Amino acid sequence: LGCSHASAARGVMSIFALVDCNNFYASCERVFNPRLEGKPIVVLSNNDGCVIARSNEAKKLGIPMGAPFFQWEKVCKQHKVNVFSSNYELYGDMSSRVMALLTEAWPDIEIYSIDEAFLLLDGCPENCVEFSLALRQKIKSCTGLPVSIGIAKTKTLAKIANFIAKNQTESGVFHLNDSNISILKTIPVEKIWGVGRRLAARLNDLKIFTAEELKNSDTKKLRKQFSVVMEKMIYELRGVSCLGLESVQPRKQIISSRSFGKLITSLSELEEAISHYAAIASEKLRSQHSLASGLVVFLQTNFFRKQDVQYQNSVCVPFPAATADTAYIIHIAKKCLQRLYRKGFRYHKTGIMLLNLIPDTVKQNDWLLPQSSARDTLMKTVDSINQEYGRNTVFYCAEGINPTWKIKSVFRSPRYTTRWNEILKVR
DNA sequence: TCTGGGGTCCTAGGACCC
DNA sequence: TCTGGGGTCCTAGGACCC
Repeated sequence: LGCSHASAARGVMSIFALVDCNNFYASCERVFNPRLEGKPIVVLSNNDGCVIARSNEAKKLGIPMGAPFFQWEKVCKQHKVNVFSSNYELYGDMSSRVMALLTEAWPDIEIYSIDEAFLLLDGCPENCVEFSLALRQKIKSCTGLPVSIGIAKTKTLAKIANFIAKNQTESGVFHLNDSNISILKTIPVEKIWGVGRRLAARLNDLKIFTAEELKNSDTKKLRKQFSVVMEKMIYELRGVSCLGLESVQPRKQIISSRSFGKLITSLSELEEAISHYAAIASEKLRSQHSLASGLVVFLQTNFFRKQDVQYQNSVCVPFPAATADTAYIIHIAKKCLQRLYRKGFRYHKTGIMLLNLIPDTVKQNDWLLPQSSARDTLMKTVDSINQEYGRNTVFYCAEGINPTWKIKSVFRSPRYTTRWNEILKVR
């Protein structure tokens, strides 16, 4: 199962706490505008498209997460809901403040998302409930943000404990332990961390409806029917920790994309957009000290508009050498876009994905001309790729490339990031 | 008319190699 | 008529998360 983190390996019980900010984006807006206390708030996605955060008051109005805003605009007006466009800089800043307080209070921490962190409370000298109550108080007084804290033996249970803390307690802290574990009866499977719509439906088909029922299911049988992920989940529900704290790793891919506020038909506007996204992506790349080995650019029409002719396509290009050079990345991204562009469509979204990121310690001059007889084959391969995809975008080829592979495989393969020095410059 | 953006992990099955 | 076997690598696609 790979339950290899220290406590599990030693067979020692762990205590996890999940700290989660309540209605994070909505709460951030409220911090800077206290007159919103007790009033309904929603925060909208890019272009004010969807509802991505709701205060409790807004939830009570029945506004669902992810709902298209235009469908709820009337209801919002009617109930004087305070509507905000998203302000990610603000939320990011508030997040860092919360995480700094948490780290200061307890260094054994995994920052799981913008508004959540796991603490591994093993060895906490205090009673962990009291510790959590004090922590919650401190975060509230220092940042103004309300948080809930769930405590349990595993991460999965801590998630459930957090759900209970948020919805069923006054204190905002809940310790799920042996004495109250029967509460799992009241938790439907779709509330479990890792169970989405599809898995929930399949579990229900097997007459498994609650967390308790899943916990009592046969691990071997369900592993066969689902996967190892499901098996771990069951053990986690039983209090056997299979998921430890994870340290911060650099991203394995970086995406920058946006849907446009209006439909776009001209190539020049698209180029402008992709240049911008490419710049954002390469900045992110440099900030984590990585180089990208290649990129994907994609382009699509609005698939909600059934009346429009649809088109979506993407193109992958490996770089001759891993790079974080903004100008170069923009240049390639534009070339890709030109290749994707077809006249006559109304475009809705474009974006760029940087792939197979490697640490920027790799020497970029480690390029060799092939010495072997494979050189001719390589040249032919590259020529055929260039012919197919356009001479300006693909100049290089890696050792071992099979000419029958699609170009995507050339750099999506982790092999070419771990064996980077073997990549050969052929032109 | 208007419908977000950014991530990760797992598996089946094909391709390939010896 | 008979047509190896074991292993690795790789991809597409599915599923999930916030």
